[in-house]
Amino acid sequence: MARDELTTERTRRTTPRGPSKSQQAYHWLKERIARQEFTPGYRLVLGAIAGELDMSVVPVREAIRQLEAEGLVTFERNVGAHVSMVDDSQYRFSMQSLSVLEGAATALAARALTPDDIREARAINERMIETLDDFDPRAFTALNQRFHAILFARCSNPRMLELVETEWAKLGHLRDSTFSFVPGRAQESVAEHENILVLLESGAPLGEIEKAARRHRVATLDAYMTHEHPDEALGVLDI
Amino acid sequence: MARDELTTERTRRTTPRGPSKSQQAYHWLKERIARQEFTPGYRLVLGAIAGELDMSVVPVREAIRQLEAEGLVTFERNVGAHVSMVDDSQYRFSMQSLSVLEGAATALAARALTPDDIREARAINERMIETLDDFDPRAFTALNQRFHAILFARCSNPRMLELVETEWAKLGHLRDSTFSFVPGRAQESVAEHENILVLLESGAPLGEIEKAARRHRVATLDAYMTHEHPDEALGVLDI
DNA sequence: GTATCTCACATCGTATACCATCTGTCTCAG
DNA sequence: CTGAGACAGATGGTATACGATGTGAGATAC
Repeated sequence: MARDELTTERTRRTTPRGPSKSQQAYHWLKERIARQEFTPGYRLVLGAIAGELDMSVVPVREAIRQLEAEGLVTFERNVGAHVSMVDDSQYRFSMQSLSVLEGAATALAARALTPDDIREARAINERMIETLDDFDPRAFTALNQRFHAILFARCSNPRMLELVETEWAKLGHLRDSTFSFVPGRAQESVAEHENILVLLESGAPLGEIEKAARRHRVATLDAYMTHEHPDEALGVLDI
Repeated sequence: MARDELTTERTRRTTPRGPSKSQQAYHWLKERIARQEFTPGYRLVLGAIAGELDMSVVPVREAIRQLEAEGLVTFERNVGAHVSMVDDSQYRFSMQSLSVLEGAATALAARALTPDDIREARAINERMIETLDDFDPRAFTALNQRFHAILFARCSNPRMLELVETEWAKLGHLRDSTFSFVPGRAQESVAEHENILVLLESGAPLGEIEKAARRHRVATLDAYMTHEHPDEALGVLDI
């Protein structure tokens, strides 16, 4: 009997087996960084974070190591961790890489898109056009992301999408602010969207589609960078 | 005087300030995985590794978390860490992504390559041709990597190269065995190398160069995959 | 007033200890 | 013989403790 009780104790799950604390800390930090609550340069103090999350520093350290491996956080020995700073040059390199990856991802999705997908994407693009009067960058950007999400959803290569995701995560808050720099860029962008949709609908050669998608991303980069490096070739490979 | 001695004691670095143990463990593990001493599926037991490296498990855990973030290691709660298995489908997706990234990287290096670079690359390629009689996959692969390293060295986008590196690391031991699958593939490969060199020398459009470089990588994939999915489109985007 | 030194404190780095969880083996009922 | 359950050992997960290191404020000499 005492034996049975013991057994019962043993069988019962004392902890409901959620995610490990390391994982909790990882997601918590990543979310904060993505939300810009922790902006680039922000100092991440292990003890403080551990206290906030009600855990010890060990899991927090592990989480920060993971984020470091992803490039979101910089960890300096005996100094501490900071949210990574993205300087202009890194930004350009990442955007150029993104243009290549997103171009390929779009092309790899092209043949799998259904007419419904196209319709949905076009509807979103039209809502983007509506937001152009009385321009709200936040709403515009949200729609923009939905637009591309629809295209990417059919990408036959999930790894390619992971690479895109990781790269965007690195850029952190800059992701959302891309369009605020050059207002005129928004109009251009919706026009390019429509252009891409037409190519997709018409079963254009994958090369054409890849080219258009790549240029679309690079144009964003150009818009952001205009004031800095006006005449440098910012990344349109001549495909 | 006693004061001076104390000061001296204090100033002297008791630990010579090497890399942290976490970093040591990280590099040690990464090296082992790259060398195939830890093959895919190999179980990484924290305690054992800690003992081997003469440290406690905490730094080892951190190292494994970093490797997990890079995709080299899979970590399952309360079960343990394993060197990631790469199945055929993941392999294909990674190789396709690599073809895209390497194509772009080659194109981004094209205009910066000097005649000396081309000469050196060609010399290496000729040594590859020599190894074809009495074929030694190991030597061939080493030369192959040097060949591409020369081209990539001038790539204007370091981030693109990082992405290439990380992706190769994920494939681990498969990196070296690519050519052993289809013997005839080696001849083809050196011919493609020469083709790429000619394009580079002649200042061909970047699109042509990118296309050639991308096809080169995909051909390797085809060679590896032939027996599995003979007629699927394995990744040559129609650029 | 300025530059340098010193010291205290904040923070990181790691080892140790202990609890939770899994896994394989052994037992026993059917 | 078979399968379900229990137990023990192995292993992962986290907290705590303590040593190592960097940083900045204050003191001191010039």
